[in-house]
Amino acid sequence: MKPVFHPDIEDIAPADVFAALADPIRLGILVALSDVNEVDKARCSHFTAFASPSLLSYHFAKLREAGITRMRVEGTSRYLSIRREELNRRFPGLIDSVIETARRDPNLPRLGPEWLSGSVGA
Amino acid sequence: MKPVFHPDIEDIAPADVFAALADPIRLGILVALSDVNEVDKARCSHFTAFASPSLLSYHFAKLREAGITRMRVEGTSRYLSIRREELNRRFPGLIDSVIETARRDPNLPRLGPEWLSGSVGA
DNA sequence: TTCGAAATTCAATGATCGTTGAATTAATCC
DNA sequence: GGATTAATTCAACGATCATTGAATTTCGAA
Repeated sequence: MKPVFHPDIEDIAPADVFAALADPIRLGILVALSDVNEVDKARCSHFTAFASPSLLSYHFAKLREAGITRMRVEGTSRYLSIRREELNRRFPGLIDSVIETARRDPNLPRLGPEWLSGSVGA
Repeated sequence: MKPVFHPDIEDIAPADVFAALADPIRLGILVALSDVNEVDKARCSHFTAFASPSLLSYHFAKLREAGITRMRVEGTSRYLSIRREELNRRFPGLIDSVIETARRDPNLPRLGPEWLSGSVGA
């Protein structure tokens, strides 16, 4: 109901982005989000394997307040996505090399294979 | 005299790198270092405009312990440089887009024009 | 061998961080 | 209406952070 606050991308400094990326759980979320580019496939509760609900809320807020993710409210659910176009306009090329770097880290939390196969919302 | 400790680049996780980048002073140092690729032009004391000596030491250590910079000891001086080759091997493309992103931030501390013109060690 | 410069170390501070668990809000379904 | 589900908020905790200033180490030069 209450629409979530999203900062103007112009108000984000590089150091803010890097601070938001300085956590394995958040990097795991970012990588998982980059795997579902069909918009609005990723609901918050899909990440329960990563951490407790309250801790997930905390990390979601960090990513959102750093301008990295967008959150769309629909009923009791929230759908997450990466703010790709805006990020690429403000920090050209950065988010892609960040994702590529994180994707290669074997120690990040990951979602199961049903995630990549796209059979989540099915 | 005592050679400074540098972590093996393989022991660095992406989140460690991003944590080290999550500070304007350290980003300013990184950008300045990327401007002098003639090796060993950058001495610690060149950055006194950024912060007090003791705070600089703290930030230099953060960058070094995250595998981003190398420190060569010579007499009472220390020379800093970016570990470009190793970083590019471990995180291909990352450091360049980070530097490019930081370089565009008008709010980072900067060195004077004599820095870019290469007339520092002259 | 003393002096001075370069840089680090140490102790202390207030702020923020990641995490926990319990309480709360909000929308849906019977 | 009441129960359920999705997610957030809040208070608390110990850990780490950025910063300060004073003391210390290390080397080169006079």
